[in-house]
Amino acid sequence: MPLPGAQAGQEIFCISGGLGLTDSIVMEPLGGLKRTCYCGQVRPSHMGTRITLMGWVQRRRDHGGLIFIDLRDREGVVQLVFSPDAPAVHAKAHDIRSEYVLAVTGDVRMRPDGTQNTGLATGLVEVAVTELKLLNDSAPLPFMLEDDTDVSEMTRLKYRYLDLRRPSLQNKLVLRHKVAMSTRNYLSENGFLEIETPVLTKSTPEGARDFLVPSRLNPGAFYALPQSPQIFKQILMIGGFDRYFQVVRCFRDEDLRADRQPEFTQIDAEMSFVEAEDVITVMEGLIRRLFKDGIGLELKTPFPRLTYKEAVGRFGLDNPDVRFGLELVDLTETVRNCGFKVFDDTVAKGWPVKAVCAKGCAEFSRKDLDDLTAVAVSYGAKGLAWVKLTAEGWQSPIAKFLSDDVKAAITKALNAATGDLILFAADKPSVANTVLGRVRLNIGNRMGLIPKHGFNFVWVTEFPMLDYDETEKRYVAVHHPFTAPMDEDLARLDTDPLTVRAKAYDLVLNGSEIGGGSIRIHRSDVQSKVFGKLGISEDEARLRFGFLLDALSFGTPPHGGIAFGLDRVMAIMTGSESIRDVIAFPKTQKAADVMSEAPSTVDQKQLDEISIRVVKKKAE
RNA sequence: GGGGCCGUAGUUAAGUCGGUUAUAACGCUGGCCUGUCAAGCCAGAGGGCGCGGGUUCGAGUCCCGUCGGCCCCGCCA
Repeated sequence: MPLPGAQAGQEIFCISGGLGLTDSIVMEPLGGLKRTCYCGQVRPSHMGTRITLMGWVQRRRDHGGLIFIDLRDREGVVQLVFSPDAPAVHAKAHDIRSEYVLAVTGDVRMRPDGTQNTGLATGLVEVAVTELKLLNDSAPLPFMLEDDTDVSEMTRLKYRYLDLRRPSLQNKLVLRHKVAMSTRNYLSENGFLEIETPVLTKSTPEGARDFLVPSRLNPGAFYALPQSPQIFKQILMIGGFDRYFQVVRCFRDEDLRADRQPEFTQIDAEMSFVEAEDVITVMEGLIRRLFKDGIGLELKTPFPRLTYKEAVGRFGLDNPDVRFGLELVDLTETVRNCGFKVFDDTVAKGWPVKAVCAKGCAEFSRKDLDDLTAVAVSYGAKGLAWVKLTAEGWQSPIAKFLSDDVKAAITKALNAATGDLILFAADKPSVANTVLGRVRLNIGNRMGLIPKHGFNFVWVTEFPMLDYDETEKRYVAVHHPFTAPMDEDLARLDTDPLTVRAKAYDLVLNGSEIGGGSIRIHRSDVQSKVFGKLGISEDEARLRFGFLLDALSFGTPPHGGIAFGLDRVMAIMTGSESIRDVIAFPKTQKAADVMSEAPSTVDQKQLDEISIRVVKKKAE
């Protein structure tokens, strides 16, 4: 069959046990030849020695006389030189093309003065080739394998094996390996045991949609792929293992984002006989170690902390980006009874009026303000009130509704000055905070307030335990149903459940949540009660979590843990826009693998075996 | 479920108000060339515009549908 990328008129056919491409060049077996070092590792210290390299042709520069070939392997690139003085290898080199696979033996020598390449780690030396074996040829490439490629991501994913040869992607995966190794080393040194948990597990009602796996031996019954090993790691604590960890794949059948894939990797850990502080301390050590071993960076610990209330109050979001200011200010009291109907109505409902003061942004154009309004609306705001503080005073659609006293009070509360832009949100707390939080990020990006380099960690603690789901008309767990309430709030679980804080903590890096965990409920009576609050009946609880409730009744130690999203950590550590760049074989937004073309239909025979019938969706 | 952006040679893009034979760069093929490293110079091949309808004398250009990619809301911790 024609290979991908082959062009009409130059079709290349892949014949089993294939012969050479052309008459003049023949593929050869390895024939016992051994590599002596990686291409990227050749240095002046090798001068005068004869080495053997194996790799791919990055580029050929044929001067008719001299031929230069850049040979690449995973460690880097080195320049090979073919001189007409050695006619046999020189002739072979003439027919070499990009991405041919070569084995070469040659002598390392210093490059002549004036021809050194300082942009290359191997740029002081070159290899004068004495023997060349063509191990394989290559069809013409669908795209150029260069780091600064602007090839569409779809093409890159279709030919992922080529994309993976690019040094930038290779380096990211090498770094990912280092971080995974450091995780294992650090946690092992600290008494954690790596224990595997099942991939075929029981579906649970809470949380994300499960990926289901039909059971052939039990027709009509299904396993679920784990959303996380949560229950199993708790069971391991009950089983007496005390400290557990795993670098583990998790599955959630939800829509994708730049930082979300349907299968992703967690660094998952759990400890017994600990409180939140103990988990946080050990995990700060882990993060320190990962950044030290990974990119040689010494992080300062302990990381700063914010309570959930502070985070949302000051930054609008529970994953605050604390790399810049532009904090939210609560103006509820400042505008109480101010006479502006929108504000008065909001305050009357017990909702907040909040604002951010964007320093020096009074120059924003109509379009800038429209963009910000669109951001606000997309997060549920009805609009976005703004004020430009100009030399002439308030320039604003709402200026006429506010007295000079109120204007002065607002300006003072925000510490605003001429040249500033004020943006308001008046809504229920969740909307007001989210909207201003997102507007804040937008302005931060727009104005270049966010430092490009650096890693800014913050723990967010004291999350609320429960949230009320308006569509389902019931309480839902903010973290998960096994999270313990704070001891001093426990009593309010019956009287005022939304005010109960959980022993939960998230680690936020540069405004991204990279990990989260909690101290778990270790008493079956408390767990039963929480299930009750979540609207899970006793029958349902027994059906879905009976084994956990049973286990909790047999001497469960206090325990808690955390899970980090390895993909997100790696994306931020490597400065990648998307976690797809730190995953060897990622999926598209439709959860497809465009290289292997998964998912796919299967034979009727396979369906029959597992008692599955496919129902075509009716066209509406 | 919803909103936005995007599909034109192998790749990345240009293509005006619908109008002759759809441009360019890189890559590819052939030739020349002994110090290049995005090598250089000369010549050449290569697409009918994601797919399917429609409007029109005439459709990359307009309309409808559909498939796919990216970002986001919902969803998800």
